[in-house]
Amino acid sequence: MAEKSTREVSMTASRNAPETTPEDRAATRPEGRTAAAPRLSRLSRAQWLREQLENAIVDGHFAPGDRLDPVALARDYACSRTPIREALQQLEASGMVRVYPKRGTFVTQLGVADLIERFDVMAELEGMCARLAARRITQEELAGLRQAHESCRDCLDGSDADRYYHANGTFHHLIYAASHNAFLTQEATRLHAILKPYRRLQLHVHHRLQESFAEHEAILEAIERHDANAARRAIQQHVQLQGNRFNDLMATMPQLREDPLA
Amino acid sequence: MAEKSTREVSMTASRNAPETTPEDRAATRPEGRTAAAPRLSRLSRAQWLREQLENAIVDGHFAPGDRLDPVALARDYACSRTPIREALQQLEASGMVRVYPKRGTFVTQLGVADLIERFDVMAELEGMCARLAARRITQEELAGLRQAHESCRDCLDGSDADRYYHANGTFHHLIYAASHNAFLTQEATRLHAILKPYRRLQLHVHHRLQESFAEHEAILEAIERHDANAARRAIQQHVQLQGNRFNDLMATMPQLREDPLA
DNA sequence: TGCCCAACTGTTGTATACATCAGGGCCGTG
DNA sequence: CACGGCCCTGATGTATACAACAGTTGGGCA
Repeated sequence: MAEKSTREVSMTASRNAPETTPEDRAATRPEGRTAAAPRLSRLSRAQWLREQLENAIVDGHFAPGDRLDPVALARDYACSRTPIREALQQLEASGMVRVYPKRGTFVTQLGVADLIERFDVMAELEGMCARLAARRITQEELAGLRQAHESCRDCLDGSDADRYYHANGTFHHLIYAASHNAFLTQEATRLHAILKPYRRLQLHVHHRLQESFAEHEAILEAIERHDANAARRAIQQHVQLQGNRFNDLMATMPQLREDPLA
Repeated sequence: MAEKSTREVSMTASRNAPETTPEDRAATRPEGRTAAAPRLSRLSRAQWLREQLENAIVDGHFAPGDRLDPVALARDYACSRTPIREALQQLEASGMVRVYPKRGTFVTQLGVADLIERFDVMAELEGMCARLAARRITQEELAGLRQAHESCRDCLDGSDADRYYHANGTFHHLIYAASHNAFLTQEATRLHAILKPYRRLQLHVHHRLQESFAEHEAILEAIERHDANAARRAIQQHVQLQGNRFNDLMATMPQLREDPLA
């Protein structure tokens, strides 16, 4: 009954300091034709919580299938259930969690079929990013991408999977940004975040880091040559390989089952 | 004070009194997630409201830029602000509305640059849908697609733009579904919905219906031949044309201004 | 007369109280 | 002894009350 799959979630004391006042950009548009034109945006508690919870999920503090108890979270974040609930609603719309009415909110647990679907879409989106990036990347962005690539190499030497994982995320995100399509960047980032908990599992597969790095090199090279087709194909293959490898991994780990509540 | 740009949203007359028992659950579920039917999930009031509001936005009852007043909506739907707020939070995560803290919630208003970005992504996603559909579509699905195509032809004769618009949506959605990738279908549907209010504007462009229909024919033909590449290229061109045409339209309507917040 | 500051007002954000429902245990019965 | 229904418990969903804040407006001062 009290299985790990529905373990309680508390992460006490890891969160505090609600004093962060993240004021955003001031008005980039001094007059918007109406006095009611929205100007600056301080994000509310609920939105701040959404970011926190999203990071907690992506970083593995909550595993797929975990229940997110609103009262425990309210206790941990020293607020009431209301903003917690709103944050969870938003996360559900992003696909990070799943709300089962009257039964609770759970971190999205994807089955093999779900993951294949998402990796396919991820490959297509990243392919688009790479294609556009090959055409539109600036010198500064290219330099940053090279630097991120070198960071990956550094982590490679020590076989530090976690650090490599982080540098890898930076590398990919820089490609998204280099597409110069903000919406595409946003969507790719969101999907990347959803898949992150699952990608983590395949980190420790033998020699995977080296292979990944080699694939990165091919991608970077194609982008440097501004070869849109090659860049697209290279990154699509890269992502699809991740998906396939994960699929293999799942086949050997039957305890990772499908969504039990579905 | 009460300026046109932030016109109040009450739709009191258009909204019928929802005293219809909220228990009339999934009866009218157009195209929710198809994830293995997770139980008799009678959706909560907030989720029901999300669907209602989403439809209202997509169908043009709320125009981009309109403010969604929680108290008015609560009055119209005979509930408190809480579920309204949760529904709006979800819609924000979907990109349908924009919440400006302490300022109010507004239907997302996209500028020209935003629209170009989204049409580009839409073209890529639909291209993927068509590519997969060409390979995976079943006979039943193909028959349905042909039927939807013929429905488009019918609307064409009478130059009934609104009905054509609806049939067009069905046609595209069937292609999404024929990809047999539920996640891709979901994402494409979501983006399609976001763009719908803008697509509507170009409906009455002269001869656009005929052109659109001809493009549909090329797409259908390619899918019938199971020619994945041709299908992909045809639908990408189709979507990109919509984007370009919309872009042209916007250039002649300067009063459609950008979204004030990046 | 014009500008600046301060209280006001209406809205949004959060907390709390209440209603409703799913799940489980207990009891009665076949 | 097994099965099925009822009540109880605990959680979630909703309503309402309260607090904080953006924009406004009126008054005071230069």
